[in-house]
Order: sequence, then C-alpha cells, then structure tokens
Amino acid sequence: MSTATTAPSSPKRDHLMATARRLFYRDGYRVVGIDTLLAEAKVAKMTLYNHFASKEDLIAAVIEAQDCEVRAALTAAVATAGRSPARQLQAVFDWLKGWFESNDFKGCAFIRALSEYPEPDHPIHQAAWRHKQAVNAMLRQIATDAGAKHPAELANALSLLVDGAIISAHATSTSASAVTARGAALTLLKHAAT
Amino acid sequence: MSTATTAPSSPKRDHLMATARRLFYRDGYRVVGIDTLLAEAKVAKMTLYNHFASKEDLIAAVIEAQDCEVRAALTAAVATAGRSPARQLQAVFDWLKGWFESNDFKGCAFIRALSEYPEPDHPIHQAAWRHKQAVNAMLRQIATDAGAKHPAELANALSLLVDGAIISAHATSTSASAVTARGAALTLLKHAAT
DNA sequence: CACAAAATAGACAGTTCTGTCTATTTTCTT
DNA sequence: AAGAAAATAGACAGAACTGTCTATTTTGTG
Repeated sequence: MSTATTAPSSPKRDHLMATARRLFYRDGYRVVGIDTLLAEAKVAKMTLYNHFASKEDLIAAVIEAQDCEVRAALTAAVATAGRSPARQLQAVFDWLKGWFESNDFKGCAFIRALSEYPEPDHPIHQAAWRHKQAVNAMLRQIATDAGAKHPAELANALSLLVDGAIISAHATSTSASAVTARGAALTLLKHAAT
Repeated sequence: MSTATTAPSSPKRDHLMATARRLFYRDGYRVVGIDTLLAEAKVAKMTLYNHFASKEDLIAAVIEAQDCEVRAALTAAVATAGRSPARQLQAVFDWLKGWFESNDFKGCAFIRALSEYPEPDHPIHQAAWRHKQAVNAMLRQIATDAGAKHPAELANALSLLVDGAIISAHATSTSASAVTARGAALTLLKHAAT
C-alpha cells in the first residue's frame, strides 16, 4: 500500500504526461486542448479522464513532474562543480545557458503557469510557486556555504537573476542573458561574503 | 491628415481599449473572450470590429498602450529623483515596490504576453519584447550617466533584476523582491562604476 | 431639418472546448 | 482458458469561441 500523495504510475499515464509536457511547454497550457493532446498521444479520451480528474489536474501533475526534473538537473549540475560555492553558482548559470541554447527552449514552464493562472490561490499558480521556492532553497544553500552575511537575502537576489535571465532569453531568443546573470551573480556573491 | 501608424482615436475606441486593458491584465489574454469584454464595456460587437481587425489586433494595441503608460510612469519616477544615477536607480525600484503593493497587481502584462504567445515571430510576442527593450534603454542611460565601464552590460543585468522582481512579487504576492532587487542593483552599480 | 456616419441589438455560422456516457475490444492476472 | 481490469472508438451534450451580416437606431454635421 502506498501512502504517496502522487497518483500511481502506469504506462499510459506516463505516456500522457510526457505528451502533455511537450505540448503544454511548446504552445501553452490554455491553448492546447484535450483533443489535440489525445490525438498526439494516440490515447482515448476516457483513459485520460480515468487517470486525471480534469485538465487542470493534468496540468498540475505536469508541473509537479517538471519540478522534479528541473531540480534533479540543477542538483546534478551543481554536484559536478565541486565544493566551491562560486563554481557551483557558475554551474547553475552555465546550465541555464545550455538550456537557453537548446532548440526547443520556449521560456519557463513555471513562469508561464504563473502568467496563465494569475490568481494567487489557484492550485496551478501555487504549484509553480513551490518550484520557485525549491530553487531558491538550493541557491540559499550555496549562499550559506559561501559564508554570506545574509544568505537568504543573497539567495533571493540570485533568484531574481535566474528568473530575469529566463525571461530575457525567451524574449530575445538568445542565451546572452545567462552570461550577464552569471557575472552579476558572482559580483553579488563576492560582495556578500564575510 | 495624420500619418501616424497608430489608429485614430475615438471615444468608443478608447473605452474599449480601457476595458480590454483591465480585463486582459486581470485574467489573461486568452481567457478573456470577446463577448465578455463587450458585455463589460457595454459596446456592440460590430463597433469593436470596426475599430480593430481582430482580437489579436486589439491585444497588440493594448500592449502598445501599456508600453506608453509604463514608460511615462517610469520616466516620471526617474525625473523626480534628481540627477544622481544611484538615486534614479533607487527610484525605479521604489516605483516597482509601489506597483507591487497596489491592490490590482497581477504580474507584468508584457511577461504574460511573452508567455501566452511564446512564438518569437508572433506580433504580440514582439510588441512585448519591444517594451522590454525600451525599459532596457532607460536603464542604459542611467548606467551611462553613472560612468559604468560597460553600460550596456550593466543595463542588461539591471533588466534581469527588474523582471525577476516582478516575477517574484507576482509569485509570492509580496513586494519584498523590490527591496532585494534595489539592493542588488545598487551593489552592481557601485561595482561597475569606473 | 436633412443627410451621413457611427453605433446598436441580435441572429447566425462554424469551430472548438471540456467532460460524460456506452458498447466493444484489448490486456493482464490467475 | 476464464474472468477482471484497462483501454478503445465514437457519439454526444452543452457551452464558449471568433468573426460576419443585417436591419434599425442614434449621433454628429452642414
């Protein structure tokens, strides 16, 4: 018996999730209809509604999955950078740069969720917000390791640079913002160290 | 005779624009339908389609209008701060803070436009992008006045802080990110001065 | 007043949307 | 092989969507 809050895994469910993630990320949550999604996944409509209560429920599940994947990728990127906080921070923005330069980069799934569901109480809005909190916690760890006087405040500033870089990369279709953000982040890190 | 690229002004057109701005900002571009907008504005459908070619055309016009208004407000905020670049920069983030704390703050209309129309070629996407460029130009002026070694690069970093602060304020429904961003901005400004 | 321009209500077409239901077929387990 | 569970196709309801058209009324102007 599983007491997990996440729904049980199944091949069809996973396949639906994968297709949903791809289409929602490429085109947007509201603009992609259930029928389009089902045609792309080659899955019957009732299968979807047996696994998810509603489209919103599916979107929330997609965001949770994205959250897990992004956090794992970031953790891995940081891990390869060794123990130096400065190098770890560089690794974060280098990872961003690689993402920005990938062919299917279309902005941030979480920022888009915040935009498409602007009500703060909305479950989708909140799921996206939780992800941003988790990333902030990772940055706070780096700030603490660096011996920052106010690690939480530094982490908040670094989060602004991350989100700003994503917005800029999406708006301009270039990856230059990652380099800019990395430079600013290192400046702030150096300035905040005791 | 007017050679302006913008459509001629008229009371009905202006009223439609005002209602559209309010509803699109509050709920989103895609989620607000034409019928909802017309009911709220108490205007007939043909009046709308006599002034705008399509819903997309209306959205593009709304974004242009928002662009003008935001730039004017920012320019005014900077103007009251005197000639000190540091104070001008503070004024930008203080203005952001006031905006975040207003009752109807629901994130950034331009960031949302980039999210809801993620295709770089889309006219709405590009209109939002032009606004971000204009704000960046204002910051570049401040950076230049401050004697920064690389004013364009500093302006880019400041833009990241602005957009990041907006995202964070919307995600958390607080204005703390404005203070964080202001502190980081001043640090970067000081560090970049010759 | 008379004429022209603008705005109106409302029907309408054609599409798309989410979600439900049924009846049938496939798949898995024992 | 037999029975249970899962997945299927497809119709269907009911609503919402953008955009068009017409006939009527209001408004502004000379």
